[in-house]
Amino acid sequence: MPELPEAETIRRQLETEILGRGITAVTVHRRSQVRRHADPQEFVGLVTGRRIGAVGRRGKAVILTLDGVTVVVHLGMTGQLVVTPGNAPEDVHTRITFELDDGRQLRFIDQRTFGDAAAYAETVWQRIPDLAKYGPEPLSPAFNIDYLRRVLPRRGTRIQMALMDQKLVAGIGKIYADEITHAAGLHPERRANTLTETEMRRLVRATKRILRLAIGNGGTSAADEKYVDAYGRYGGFQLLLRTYQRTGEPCLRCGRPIQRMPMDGRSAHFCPRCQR
DNA sequence: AGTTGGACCTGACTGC
DNA sequence: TGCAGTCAGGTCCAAC
Repeated sequence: MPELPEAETIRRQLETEILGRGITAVTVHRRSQVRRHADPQEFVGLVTGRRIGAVGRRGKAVILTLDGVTVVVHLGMTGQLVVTPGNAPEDVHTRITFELDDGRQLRFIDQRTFGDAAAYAETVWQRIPDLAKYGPEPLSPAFNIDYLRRVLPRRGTRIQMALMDQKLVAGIGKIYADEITHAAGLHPERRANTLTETEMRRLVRATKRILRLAIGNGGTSAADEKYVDAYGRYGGFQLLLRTYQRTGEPCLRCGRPIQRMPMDGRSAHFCPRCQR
């Protein structure tokens, strides 16, 4: 499932591959995936004929800045953004096709259809409702201990849930919430407002370290959710996971079996010894 | 304002 | 072999 490291990997690759290219035609194969537009043709009209001036990212969203228009792509659970030759066989889950002026295509593929794309006649991110609601980027200086000192006391929720709250910090989902709490030595059920100064510091450091490491390894392609990058290739961070989907396997720090616990209809993986 | 739980969606897997 | 049930999780929305 694409989270910040997967979105960032895709962003970097798209920047290399399609920056400066013109979009000559757009086809929406499934209207529900441009659901912020009442009519899919509005999306098509806003995007067609424009040039890709920048490829950005905010949280888990990949952002194409065109001349005068911003395209925000949420990958959801199974979303992919893949650059292909124009004549490459089409995946049955292809939802939107962008034809480029060099004959290639940018394809938005999404098996489970939780993802979506939206186009706005606006290039200032702060004015785009989709993006304005996000908390700070975890890898930016704004995500620091002073920030946590300010926001965590108001949060009685579990730290695992707080990490996944996009309004608190942008870009973290299940995989990295599991990995970050383990790296920080924090039990996933710890209430956010009970963290000590030392623990907040550990959390900031663990967050940045894990996300950087995951980006460096091209993101995570888990056993069931096969994330692929803009070239259709798997990531490599699944080989370095320490808790996520490792139930019963030994903690790589202390050897105790990793446990899985239900949490808000989902599950959290953690080491009962290393995480308090 | 913060928190919780349900709904959405599809394919793989499990158990009878 | 067939099929119903369960699980996976990002995001939105309603309700408290």
